[in-house]
Amino acid sequence: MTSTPIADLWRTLPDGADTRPEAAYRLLQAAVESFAERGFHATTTRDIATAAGMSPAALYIHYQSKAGLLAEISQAGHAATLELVRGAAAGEGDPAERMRRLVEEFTAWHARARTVGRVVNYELHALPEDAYAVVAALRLDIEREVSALIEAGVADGAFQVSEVRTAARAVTSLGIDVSRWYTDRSTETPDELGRRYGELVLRMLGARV
Amino acid sequence: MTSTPIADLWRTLPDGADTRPEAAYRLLQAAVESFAERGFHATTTRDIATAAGMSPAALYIHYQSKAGLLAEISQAGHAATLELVRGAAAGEGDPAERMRRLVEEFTAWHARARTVGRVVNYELHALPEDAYAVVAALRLDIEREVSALIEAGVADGAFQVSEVRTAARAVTSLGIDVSRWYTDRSTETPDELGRRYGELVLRMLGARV
DNA sequence: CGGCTGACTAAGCGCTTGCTCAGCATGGTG
DNA sequence: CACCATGCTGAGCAAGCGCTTAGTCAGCCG
Repeated sequence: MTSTPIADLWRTLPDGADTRPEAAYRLLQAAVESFAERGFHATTTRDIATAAGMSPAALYIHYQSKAGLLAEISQAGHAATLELVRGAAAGEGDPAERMRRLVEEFTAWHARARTVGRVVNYELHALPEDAYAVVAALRLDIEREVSALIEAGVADGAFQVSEVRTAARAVTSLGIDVSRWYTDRSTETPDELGRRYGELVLRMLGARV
Repeated sequence: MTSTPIADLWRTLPDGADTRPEAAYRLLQAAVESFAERGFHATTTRDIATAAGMSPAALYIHYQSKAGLLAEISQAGHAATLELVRGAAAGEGDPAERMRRLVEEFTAWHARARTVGRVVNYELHALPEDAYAVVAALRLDIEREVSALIEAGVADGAFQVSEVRTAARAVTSLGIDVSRWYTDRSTETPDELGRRYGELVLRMLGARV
């Protein structure tokens, strides 16, 4: 297991204190691993509980349902991604520099945390309706953040883009799809891949590099 | 339903004559629709059979299993995609022209046939091992075709690319991900999207456009 | 006409699923 | 010591799963 453990996502949440019992972390970690590998519907509560070292019944002490586990993973994953994007978009430098950093970090995250990334991006359809609404709003925010940065680049002449929304789609799309194809056996490190994608995206947006 | 019917994929297969009973087409169409919307594991044989207008038992007269249906969809979808890519890569014009056409068609296909595209790209893990092997070989061929075209463009000075494999990944990645996010409500037509993505990819590859 | 075939259905089998519940061990508190 | 809250387990329930079986029926052939 070389991908980043899911726990890092939760322990650094803005909630503050780390009040979650350790067993709940193990369940989350096991659920992410299994949802990413087999998909939500092919994963059984017995799979998750066994991987977390307990009986199926114990799962229901910490989470109200299998879908509840998915909802928590999905919301935390999206929140972390949005935070990453916001940080890069509001960082220092001109729009081109910020876009480069955004793509580098966005890409590297989707490579490094590809198991979480798969759940976040490809198991949306299994979310209960209320959890889906929360997550959909976060996704919209991410897209808007990228669009705004492209517009800033167009405004100051750094980028040449005819359709901002299409370009924004392409930028996020490239990063998201990394979580689908990136594996342990990939020869590029997440950071290398990020740097190369940063380069490609800047050229795509018409920046002179 | 504005996406292209699955049947078109099969009726134009190189097998020649159209010998498949009409009921088998209805089952394929229903399976694609349901696999794309809910995923393979969340789809029941009752879903498929009902949508095709028959009882669950009738499914097993035409296909040996639910996974057999998936295998046929996946193999035909991959074969069609490879054919599309080969056609564009071996077409007329210099490497840049051919790459533009390849991206235009690849992208438009993933928008237009997004239901098939979702099954083809996101349900691989549910394939039986032998069917997976066939499909994995087709995917490798697609990637190789794109890489070869990029290399040709680099050789004749049209493209400036430091890592051909990474660039090829990015090109196919952009197209594949279209099947994830494109919907009926998208404002761009598949052809428009294809043209815009063709533009973006040429710039990404360092072509002067 | 009788006999046969191929597409189909009603019923249901054996099994797995998500989830529940009664009960048990542990450790802190009075 | 008794008491209870907490975290967990073994057993198992109701529902739903993929798939099978026995049998129906329309249409074709001699």
